[in-house]
Amino acid sequence: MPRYQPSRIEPKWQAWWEEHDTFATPRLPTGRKRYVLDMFPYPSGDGLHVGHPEGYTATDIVSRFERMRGTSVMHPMGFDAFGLPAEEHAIRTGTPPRESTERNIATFTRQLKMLGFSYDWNRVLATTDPGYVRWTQWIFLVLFDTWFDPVAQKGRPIAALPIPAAVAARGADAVARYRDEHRLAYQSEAPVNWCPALGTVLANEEVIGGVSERGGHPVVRIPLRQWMLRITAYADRLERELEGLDWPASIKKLQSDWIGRSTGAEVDFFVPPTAGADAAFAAWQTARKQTGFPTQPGPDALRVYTTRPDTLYGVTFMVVAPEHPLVDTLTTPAQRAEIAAYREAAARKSDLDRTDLAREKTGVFTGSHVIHPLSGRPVPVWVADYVLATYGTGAIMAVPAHDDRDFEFAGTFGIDVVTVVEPAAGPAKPDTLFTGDGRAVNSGPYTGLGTREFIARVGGDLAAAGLGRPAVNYKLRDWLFSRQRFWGEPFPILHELDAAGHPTGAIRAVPEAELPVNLPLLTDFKPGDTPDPPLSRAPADWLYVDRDGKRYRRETNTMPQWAGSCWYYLRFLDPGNDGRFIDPAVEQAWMPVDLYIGGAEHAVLHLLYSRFWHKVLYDRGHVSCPEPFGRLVNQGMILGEMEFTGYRSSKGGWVSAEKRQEGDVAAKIPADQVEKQGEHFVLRDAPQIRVESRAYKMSKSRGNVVNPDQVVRDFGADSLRLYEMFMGPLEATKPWSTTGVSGVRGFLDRCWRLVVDERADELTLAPQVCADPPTDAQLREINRCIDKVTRDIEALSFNTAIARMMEFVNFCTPLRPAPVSLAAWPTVEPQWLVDDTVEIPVQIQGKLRGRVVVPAGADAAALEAAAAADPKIAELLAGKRIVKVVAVPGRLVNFVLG
RNA sequence: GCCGGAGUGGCGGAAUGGCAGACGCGGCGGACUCAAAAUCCGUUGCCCGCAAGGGCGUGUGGGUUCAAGUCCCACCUCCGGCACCA
Repeated sequence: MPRYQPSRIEPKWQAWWEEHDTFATPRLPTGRKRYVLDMFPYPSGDGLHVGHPEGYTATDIVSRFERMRGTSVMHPMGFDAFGLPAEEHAIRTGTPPRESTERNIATFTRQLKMLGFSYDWNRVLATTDPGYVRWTQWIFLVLFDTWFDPVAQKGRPIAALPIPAAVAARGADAVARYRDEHRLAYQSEAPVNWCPALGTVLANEEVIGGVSERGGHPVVRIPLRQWMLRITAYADRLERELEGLDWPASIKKLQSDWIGRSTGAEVDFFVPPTAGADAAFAAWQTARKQTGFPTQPGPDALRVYTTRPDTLYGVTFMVVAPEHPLVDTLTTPAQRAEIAAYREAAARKSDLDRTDLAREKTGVFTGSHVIHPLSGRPVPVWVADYVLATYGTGAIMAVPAHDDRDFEFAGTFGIDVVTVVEPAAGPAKPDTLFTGDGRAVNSGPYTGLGTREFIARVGGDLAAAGLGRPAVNYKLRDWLFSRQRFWGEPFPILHELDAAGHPTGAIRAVPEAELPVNLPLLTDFKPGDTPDPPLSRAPADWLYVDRDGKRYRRETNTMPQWAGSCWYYLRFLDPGNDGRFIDPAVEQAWMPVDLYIGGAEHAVLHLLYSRFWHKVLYDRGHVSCPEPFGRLVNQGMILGEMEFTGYRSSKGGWVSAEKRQEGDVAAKIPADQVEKQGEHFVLRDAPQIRVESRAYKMSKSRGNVVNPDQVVRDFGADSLRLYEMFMGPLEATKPWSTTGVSGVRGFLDRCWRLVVDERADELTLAPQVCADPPTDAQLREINRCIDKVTRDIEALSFNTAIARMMEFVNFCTPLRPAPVSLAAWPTVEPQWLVDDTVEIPVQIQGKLRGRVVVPAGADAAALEAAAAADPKIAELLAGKRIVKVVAVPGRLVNFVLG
């Protein structure tokens, strides 16, 4: 075995590790622990992508490094195996999703083992395992059994929910309904995108311009009973507790923006009767002063939310969302037809269309006015879809002078613009937009106040008058948790049926002992004519159950893919436990995750959902820490190889890239036919023609996907791993380069030849390997290398650690190598980190003019003297006036001349 | 539009405010070889110069500093994300 042959070495050791269970982790750590976790993959049919091993190699290095230093390391791997692609494959081919999923998991497992990661494979799990689904369903039941106590700011058992006397008086059914309304898992009618032609419900992203992305069929929004999770109850904690996490600042900000906390006020505008408005308004004001601000507005009030109550005197119209419950009341007979048409059109649009594409503001006047609570003046009410029914109160007071959306709307429909805030710089021009803070004008008793002062003052006044109150709102919505799909976790919920087989509205949880509720065997995965989920076509013996003399139908929605990934990091710690989802002693010993590495695409959803579930489990006493992931790192994307693209016109000639037009054809150009000219690359044979140079995201359609199996075949797994770590910083986006892989392969070859005689037929040590004691220079080199590599691994700076090892091998090549040990991480002997002498650069006027060698500990005065004594420096300084000398020990000397 | 991140040789990249370009790829020259591959050695930011040497240089323009890739201000380009949240 003369040469370095990874195809022989790697499988041998992988088999040895497997046989000896080398990376098995004990149930409980001994001494210092580290939980080092990868974001587990979705096992797609395409197998592993080169992007996967990037993060996995980083965590593997950290895991092995920590083990070598005696740390107890938890480093598991598993599969996020529910999901749409398997189901779509099933619809196309008739193969049951479980079958294709298992095949894909087998491929992923083979590839992961081929790459030599040090996972404890005894802990492997898939979210689709019945033994895992059982506990996902169990956690759902914890959510179902929990309500959020706003006073304690925590989740508590539903049995502890105080029942108002009025509800209790109406009997057991009313109490049950009251509880159901307060659970963290609750049902609600939510609009979905239903595409009759495709026979399926679509996600917002799958609907473009009112038609389906696939096929271009019409999509309608219909209300459907959905399961929701009350994540909004935790919005405040999810935002506040981000602070203590060691996460990239950008990810924290992304989550914080997603949660989108905003503070302001709710204000009621009076909805007057058709006759006698003035008297009714006066009576309303008097009544409000006594009753205060009601929790829910009655039909006599239009409630709005605003962050700028200081602009109340600038209100010139109101806008309510098309779905607002007061629309019918407010619409006058003359406007009825127009409003109805507008609402119908709005219903046809998806959320995405209403926000994304509808740039031009649209709306319809209802014909009615409401009464301004402070000025008593009538204000016209419009319906427009730029106001969202799902945020705030679904209605706004529009202040065109100080809000750009309202300004745009007022411009479109010719509504007055009334300035009530002036910038500090002085009076603004009339009919202009100013959204900053300033000084109030035209605002009755508040005129002259600064924005912040105004907001504080009017908030108190409104509350005292029963016309408003301070309010907090979040962009975060409750989590729509059900899918009309087959390949997901069934809900452990039963719906009570009456004698005629219709749901009574009563629901009950499947008892814990009966979990898991497994998916029924279906043969037909095709969608039907109605938005009923596939499970509604399950055999009757699955679908219907009898309990306590009553008949029930199972819930037929399934959970979304996010469910399984919300808690897998907990199950890894105790994967075989049949009695509980995790043993508390094990949880306390290993949690939280110390290092979590994965793609930034999960910045918001997965990481927010997991934190939410974890906090609920924490509140209910099932886990011991409030946050699951201590340190988070996002690995960057790996792009395809750099490409040069030229353009040809339809007539066939080349077109310079900056002049290209639609219809010109792109052509890939080999690297040896281009050269750099100034800022750009040009064709070598036609330098006036610019070409584009760029690396693209890997994609099948582009044909630039790199297959890890092929790379391992050509270069070996260690070369692949080493290359991915050497490419650049872990967190950076970087292009693939096959010659780069062969470069690190060359490094491994060189390492091999350092110790192995490549000319021998059998494996023998190279002749230069001997037992002579190392020289001081060698000790200095090896200690410095160890020191730098240790510090770089701790900082996840793998590219520089590898560069330092390459330097070490370059140093060693003519010499004998230092012994290599796999047993323990080598320690640094500090005496070898310092030199006897150092070379110090000497500058004159900040420009490098020479170098002097001085003793390592030389102080500033000695440095200056040595520099001045240098013949070349002395010559340059001769006859000059030295104004100042900067001498930094160990760094440099700089002479500043007059 | 808003919010992030990044702009350094032909390419990927390195550099606690202190010698810009470590390390690798690619290129060029050489050794070995009949030859090639592999390997090894040297060289490689740009410009001027026979050389010694000098000048320029981290997206652009300004600033702070003895000293700026690094700090501050303004701008340009690319990448990613969000997008009427009142």
